[in-house]
Amino acid sequence: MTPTVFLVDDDDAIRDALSWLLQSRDLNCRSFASAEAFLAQWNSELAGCLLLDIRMGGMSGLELFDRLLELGNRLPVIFLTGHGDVPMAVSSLKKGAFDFVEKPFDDNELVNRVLEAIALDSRRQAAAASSGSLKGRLESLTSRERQVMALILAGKFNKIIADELNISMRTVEVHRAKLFEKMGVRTAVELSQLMSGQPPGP
Amino acid sequence: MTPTVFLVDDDDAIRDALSWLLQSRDLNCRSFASAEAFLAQWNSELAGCLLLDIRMGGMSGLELFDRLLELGNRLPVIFLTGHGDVPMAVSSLKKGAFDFVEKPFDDNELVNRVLEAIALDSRRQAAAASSGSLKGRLESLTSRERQVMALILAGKFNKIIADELNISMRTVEVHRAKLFEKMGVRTAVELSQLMSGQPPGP
DNA sequence: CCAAAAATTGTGGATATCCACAATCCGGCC
DNA sequence: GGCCGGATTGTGGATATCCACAATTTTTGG
Repeated sequence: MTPTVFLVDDDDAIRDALSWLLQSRDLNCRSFASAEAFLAQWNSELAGCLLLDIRMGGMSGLELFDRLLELGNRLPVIFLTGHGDVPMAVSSLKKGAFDFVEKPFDDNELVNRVLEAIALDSRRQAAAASSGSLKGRLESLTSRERQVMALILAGKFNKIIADELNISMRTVEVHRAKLFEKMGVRTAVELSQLMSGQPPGP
Repeated sequence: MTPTVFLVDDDDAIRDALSWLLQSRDLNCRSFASAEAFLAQWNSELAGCLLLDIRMGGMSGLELFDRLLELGNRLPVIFLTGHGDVPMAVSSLKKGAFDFVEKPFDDNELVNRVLEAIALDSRRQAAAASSGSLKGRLESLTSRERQVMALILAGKFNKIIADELNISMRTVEVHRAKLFEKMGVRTAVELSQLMSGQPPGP
């Protein structure tokens, strides 16, 4: 999905100016006049980032943020704020907000932060895709294969694994081969690297 | 070293009250009336956390924070602030500050954050000690051993490694054995786990 | 130049891993 | 009951890893 800047602000003038700015920088932009309007369109597959005004009529920016967290939102959130409130800023950052920008803001500064937020979203997307693929493979393993895998990853020899599980070495070999096939690896080191998220190397 | 709360505030009343509070909770506390006084005592081995007032005569809390970062400070820093300033809070958090507490604060709330900061410092200490030990071992490796290690971690067989390095398989075995000895592992999987920071397993 | 470290290689033998081919048993499902 | 997937095991043979014992060559530092 093409990254989009989702802009939520009940001030028409701000919304129009920001839309214009973002589009002049070749960024996709969709704007919403209320938190409720955005929430009605929200889904977990959105890509890009969210520019969110804190103070609005109806549902506030902070309330929307909390609701999105509950729903499992993954868009980076940049808050637009006109009045400082340190505990709220600290608290939101700790909850995972990406940034705070105070009005009035510098155009270039804002666009840079938006670009950074979009780049972060892309990186998270790629990591999630990779993780999902790994997850599917792990789910395909039988109970016995999982046991054998844990012991392999502990660096144990087949003979030791056989002793610990009270089975023959031949059986360990069978599970091991099946496990490697399902995980798409050829050696125990590849499996270890795969499980720890490291690149396979040269 | 015993964890200590380092308190830096030019307001005598605040400093005395905080000292009393922290000591009533069995926390070691050392207070300083100025940023300069703390800086003169600072060293990189301090353990605990730093409670730092933002606004002070002479060097400000923020200036001290930046200076400490330059010096490689590792103490978690909790800022005490009497007046909100969101961009400054956001910026400091992104630079690695641990938290912000606005005056007047709740005693229990403050102590909890101090305890959390001290616990974080302890965890970081343990991780640094472990990392240093690994670093020393890595530094003991010869150039050839390093090359062989990279190829082992890539999951390659000795025969392939020999081909790539234009040496005999016997030589690969020698380097491999020496490498495992220096790194304190018995198998390639153990080495892989060690290098990726994973626990060795059951 | 000399000593030590690093790199390299070989032989023979042992252990570890891998697998084609084959087979049996058990539990769950239709 | 029959079928299927999972678990288990064996045989024989091949490849991979490990290393004691031994030796030579190259590089580095004093």
